[in-house]
Amino acid sequence: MIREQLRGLIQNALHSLNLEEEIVELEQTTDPLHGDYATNVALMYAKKAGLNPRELAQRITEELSRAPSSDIEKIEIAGPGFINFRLSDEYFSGALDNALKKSKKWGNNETLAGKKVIVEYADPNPFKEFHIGHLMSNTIGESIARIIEASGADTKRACYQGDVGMHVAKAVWGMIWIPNESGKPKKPSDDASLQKKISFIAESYAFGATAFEANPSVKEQIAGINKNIYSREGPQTNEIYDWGRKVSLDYFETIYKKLGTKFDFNFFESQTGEFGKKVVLENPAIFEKSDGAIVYKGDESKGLHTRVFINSEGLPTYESKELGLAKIKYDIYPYDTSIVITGNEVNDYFRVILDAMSKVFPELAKKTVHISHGMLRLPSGKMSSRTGDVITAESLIADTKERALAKISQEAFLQGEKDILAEKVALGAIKYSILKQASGKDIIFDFEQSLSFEGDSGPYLQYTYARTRSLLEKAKGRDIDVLFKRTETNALHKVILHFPEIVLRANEEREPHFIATYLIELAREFNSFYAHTIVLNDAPDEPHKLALVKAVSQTLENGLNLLGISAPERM
RNA sequence: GCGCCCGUAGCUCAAUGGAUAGAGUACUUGGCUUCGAACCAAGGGGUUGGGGGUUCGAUCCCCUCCGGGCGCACCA
Repeated sequence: MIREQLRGLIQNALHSLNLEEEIVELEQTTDPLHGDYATNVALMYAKKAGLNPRELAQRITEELSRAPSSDIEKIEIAGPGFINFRLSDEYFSGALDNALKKSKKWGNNETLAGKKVIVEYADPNPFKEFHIGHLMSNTIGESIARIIEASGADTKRACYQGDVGMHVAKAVWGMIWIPNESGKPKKPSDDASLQKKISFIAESYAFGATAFEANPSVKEQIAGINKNIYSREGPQTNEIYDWGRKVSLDYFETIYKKLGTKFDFNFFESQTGEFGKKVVLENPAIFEKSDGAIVYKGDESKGLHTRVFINSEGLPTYESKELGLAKIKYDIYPYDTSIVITGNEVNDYFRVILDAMSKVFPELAKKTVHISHGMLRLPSGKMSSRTGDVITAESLIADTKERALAKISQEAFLQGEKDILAEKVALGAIKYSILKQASGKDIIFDFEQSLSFEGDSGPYLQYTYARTRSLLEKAKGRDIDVLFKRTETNALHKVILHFPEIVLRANEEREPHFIATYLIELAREFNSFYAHTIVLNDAPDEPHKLALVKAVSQTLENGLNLLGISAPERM
């Protein structure tokens, strides 16, 4: 890669000036006035060299020009002492040619080659809704998994679902006791729609959760059900539990399919709980008894809390389940890195879990990385499934799809195609709105603002892609050639070539938004080019223009794929 | 109260310690008889929450204050 080549040249130059460089910073510039790459080494090492920055830059430049390269056209000193590299047209042609040859692999790298990585995300709870917060986790997780995959890792996707615990007990209690107007059992019949069954479970949960807080005797009953679910000692609870669990899981599958996620592993709390409890009990030196519970005493000076791992009922909590999960995952898939993606509300718990893990499974703790994302909040405030104030992923997708349908021109598509396309566009809008910003921060989710189809949006990228496809379709049979009769390397050409470095950075920082913002820049550059240039005009530079269009098309396709957004050929 | 995160244009967000802090949106205007107008072009809009410090250079690092979010023992 050109970056490494330049870095090497700078290092050599510094060496010959007897400067022991520690860091060579090399920046890909955005302003064409600053060339294509710039380094600040002269500013950094001026003091050490006993020269003023511009003098040092002069010396370095002299050293650099001793070994001319056909890739470099010009080296300039600018501003306070930056050294700017302008690359040659020859380099740009070769690089574009290379991009086209790589095709679907354009942008990929090998930084994680040979590594096994498992990525866990989404983590919805059976018996509760799959709401827009899960949608956020799924969108970010899927994109991170794809970026890691594109960096050469053997990647597995995992979903961890809370099929036991108090929330389940509340829902089960609700399903048994929820009244209906005619006094008959409210549970939908087996041939009822999945949607109907899911609504029943959600209502039951809300009913149970409210009663739990309002009525101490209900609280006791629910605690009893909770125990029965773990031990499977109640025939009535078992039956309704098994029914609800299956309905929930079937329902989630339909959502994953829609979202384009395929999990390699499903883990359940019913499984991690038992094992996690065993691990905790086997390590009495690490976990101690306190008020009838078993806790891990976090080091307060490091800001760690004391957390309950096994409650006084003898049941494992979230913490010991997570501990067990790390090992269960490893036994199935011996990972080099395990990435767990959750909302940031569990940050402090996770720090305690990792601290405990560093004592129980030190080698696994080192391999575990917790990534948290912000909350998806509504302008009205926080969602609550207890009060029924939630937006489910399905309803959001359905509403957005309606709006997309309204924009699709009537005559151009068959009815079936139209529906599929509207869903792609809707998901593109939703996913992009989540991925366009740094994932650690909360997103204030406003329908009008967030789900735009214009400007800084998913559909803008999809539209641009469809445009390139349509143009390439019309150009069938014509020559495509990066070199032929090119006048000069334009801005679009350069932006295309930034792609691999963007993917590299997104992988290093595990931040999909670098790709999202880059694709917008690329699309904008292309649309501007498109508005000012007639591509198919039989002019001598037509083959080169077509090469640019093709490269933009491929870059958008690959980039959208990394975001988990589909790229329709027409829209 | 303690800990972690955040504060950038009216709004939603970018910016690898670098050069003149950028996009979208909204608003005002212009462009479809040329390859797709979900597009393009132009315009105004900023004490980067306040104050101090480190640095050749700070939106970014440190301190402090203000404002917001999340968490702080048997829910996940």
